[in-house]
Amino acid sequence: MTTGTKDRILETAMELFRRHGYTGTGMKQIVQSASAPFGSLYHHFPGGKEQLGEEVIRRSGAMYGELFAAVAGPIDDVVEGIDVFFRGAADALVASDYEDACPIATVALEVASTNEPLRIATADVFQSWIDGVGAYLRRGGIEEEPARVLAIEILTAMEGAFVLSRALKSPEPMLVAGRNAADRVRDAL
Amino acid sequence: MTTGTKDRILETAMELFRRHGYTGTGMKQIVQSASAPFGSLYHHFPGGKEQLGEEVIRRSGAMYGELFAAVAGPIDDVVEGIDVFFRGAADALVASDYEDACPIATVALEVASTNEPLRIATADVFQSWIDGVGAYLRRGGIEEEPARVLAIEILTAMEGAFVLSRALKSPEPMLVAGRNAADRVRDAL
DNA sequence: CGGTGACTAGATAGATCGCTCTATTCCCGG
DNA sequence: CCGGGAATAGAGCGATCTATCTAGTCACCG
Repeated sequence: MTTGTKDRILETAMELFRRHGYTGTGMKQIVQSASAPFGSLYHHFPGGKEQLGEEVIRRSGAMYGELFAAVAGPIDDVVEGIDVFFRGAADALVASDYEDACPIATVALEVASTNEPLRIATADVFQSWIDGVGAYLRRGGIEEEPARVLAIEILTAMEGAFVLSRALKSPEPMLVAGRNAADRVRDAL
Repeated sequence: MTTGTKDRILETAMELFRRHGYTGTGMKQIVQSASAPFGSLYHHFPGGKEQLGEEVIRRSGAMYGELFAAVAGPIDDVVEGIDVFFRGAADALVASDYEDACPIATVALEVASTNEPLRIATADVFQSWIDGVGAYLRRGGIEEEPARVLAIEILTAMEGAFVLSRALKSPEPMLVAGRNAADRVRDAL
């Protein structure tokens, strides 16, 4: 039961990758921030930075998926559920000075054309999010195919809002995207 | 004379930054791809990588802004103009195997929390795009404030679609985002 | 008690990073 | 022709990158 160090490395790497990106984060920087010995890094991740990156991507994806389920899930009105989730994202952006954004977007763009295993990991995560949001929308009474397409619209709007809100240091894009998304869900009902 | 070395360096850097990001692109890699001598790089860009990055961001922003004006501008029906622009982006993605995407999105996310001068450059570019798209929408008869908000929605949808389409290697997010954007413009008329 | 594998610990290799330096070539007005 | 600034050319600096290596520590089991 000595998974403490590995978990601490993963948590720290998640945070650093989200803020500084994949190529912008060094292995030494990770172990230093995690207060972990360098040797432990390659003991737990013999596949090196790429293995660490892949585990971070998949773990971040699972966590954010669960966050959506926890926030929107209990809200039966799907329009309100989507609206609340976007508002929460906007609040988190402001509260963290625009660092607390999508955990994999930066990495996804960095590796899309340079590292196929990591690109596939990000694709799997996005697909799982599409499935999760789509399932939530079906619970609200939307048919399967419209729900799938609408889920893509919603995630697309949120990812783009992270880009603009972080660059502009303004919550407006996220709030505008949320209104757009909620309207689209309402129209689909 | 002809195409100067400085221009060639800028063009090459634009391409490499777009595909591999800011931290993922080396100075040696740039001069090698540009077939330029290393010394010329620091002659033309005494401010180093940061100055080069800022010039690339602003130049890319201007070029993409002009591209929008060239593609959508001649189309008087703003709904069709927006639709055509998204379809063009989807075609470009497929034709380039998902490399020909937003020229500054990757860099914008990378530097948002790490390099304030570059973050400001990306913010200026996004603001200029909001202004450009907003002006186009006003030409279609939409009032100033709704046009501004709608422009944010459109750009947000497009940026998010670049993220998902590149990761999933599918044009669907871009096509779905385009339909969403066109619908929103139609509703605003 | 001795052994065994998991884990910690960090020095270090080899490559690459951004950048500086000097030397050379080119262009052009005087 | 020549003088001189602009531009080209690339060797090389210190720092840092990812990854490997050996050595030491620890818990647990026969």
